[in-house]
Amino acid sequence: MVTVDLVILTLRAGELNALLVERGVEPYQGEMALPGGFLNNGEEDLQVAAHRELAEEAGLDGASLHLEQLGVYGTPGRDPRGRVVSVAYLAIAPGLPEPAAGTDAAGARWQPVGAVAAGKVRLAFDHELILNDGVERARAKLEHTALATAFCGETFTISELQRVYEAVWGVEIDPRNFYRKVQGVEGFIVPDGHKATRGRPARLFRAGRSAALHPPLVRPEGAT
Amino acid sequence: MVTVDLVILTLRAGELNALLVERGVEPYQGEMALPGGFLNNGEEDLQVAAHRELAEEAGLDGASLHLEQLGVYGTPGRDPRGRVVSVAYLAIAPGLPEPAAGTDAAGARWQPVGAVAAGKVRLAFDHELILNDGVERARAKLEHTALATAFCGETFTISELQRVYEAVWGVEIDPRNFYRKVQGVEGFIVPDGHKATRGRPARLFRAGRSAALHPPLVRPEGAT
DNA sequence: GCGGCTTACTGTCAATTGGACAATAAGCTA
DNA sequence: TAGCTTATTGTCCAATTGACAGTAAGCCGC
Repeated sequence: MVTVDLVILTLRAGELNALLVERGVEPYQGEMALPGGFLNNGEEDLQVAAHRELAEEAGLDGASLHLEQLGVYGTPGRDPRGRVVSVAYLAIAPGLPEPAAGTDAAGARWQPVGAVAAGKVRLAFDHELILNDGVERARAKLEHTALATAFCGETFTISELQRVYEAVWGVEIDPRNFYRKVQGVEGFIVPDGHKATRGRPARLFRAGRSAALHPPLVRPEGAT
Repeated sequence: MVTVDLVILTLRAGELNALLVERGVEPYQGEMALPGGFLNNGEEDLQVAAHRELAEEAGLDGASLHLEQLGVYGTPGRDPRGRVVSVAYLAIAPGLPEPAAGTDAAGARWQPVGAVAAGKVRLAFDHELILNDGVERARAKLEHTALATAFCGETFTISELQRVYEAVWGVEIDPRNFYRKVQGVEGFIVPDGHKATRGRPARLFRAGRSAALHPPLVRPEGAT
């Protein structure tokens, strides 16, 4: 018995959010949980299954967003139905305004991860643990990979990128130093036009060629 | 069908080595593979299973060494016997002189990972991929965690610690700068006596309280 | 069309860090 | 006691970082 569960993170109103669904069946009926489900019988690749759940349960097109394996959770007793091993995936989505409604995925809601961490929202199974692991993974990877760009659209301004770091790390960053540092990292972002906003128009960028950041953007010591 | 496979790394003669076993049964009989095996039927915790395999197949006492989950490998066709999902674990052992013989684990041999990467040693299943993932994980974690101390014994000198970094990263490091930097990281290592060697006696250290390194020891750009 | 508002971007400076390298220390051995 | 070996402490300069000031470029309201 193998399931695939998804930690899907995005930025909404400057806050880090995760996609949660309300369970329609027992066990834990009516409670919030990570989207996910059982492997299709037989020969389904894990990554493919994660993409399928992403589409079915979250209504998201997996092809365009970041998806990586997070880990396996197999503690006996974690699922009252018996021995269930869950493979967790971490997905990063650009800030979509729609509350992920529509298709199959009614009952899917973005929730601030801060509310879950503070105990305001309880999750079924060991999904709280999995969600925390996913958030911590994202925090760590922001330091030395270009993961932050996955939170943004195709193009983005440096301010938008900065808001990603601030939301995920839970810190404030000086915009001027951030600007300098980000542009100093070879292959992180490349210019791509301009954009009108309130105030002076901002330069637009796309994700560059490098997946790894040299030098890394080191997280301040007290970060969440 | 769930198996647990182990990437066990250690330092031998200044080189990064992995523990490999010769398979005694089909498939891939006679070829080298990572130590591992099927989950005990029913209710065995994954981490417990990893410890069990560590003792059975490698003759190593799991309690004392670093063990962390590496990932899941579930591509259809990776095992000719059918659908087998493998949970990989990464273990780090201090440099043991014994070639891991003795008990159950005959046919277990330390092999330089460089020989595997160079194609001189071929591995069964997708174990070459898993081994590479394990080595890359170790390389990354050396930067911002105290993982390097897991390669050393209870106490160690700074030179020994340096040799860990050099072997895993495949670079040369200036001893004087390394000395300074390592001691500047709060809680990384704490003094613990002295040790006579050839040349001037070295100070001994133990692993400190911190698991995370602030500031990190950044890997040079061209590292392996 | 001109202040004032907002956001974007460019500079500057002192303090810290980092890499290259020289010098000294402390044991052992012959 | 000289010489070898490894450990540890310093020094110097270049590069980086963090704190902060100043300028630029749109839009809005009048």
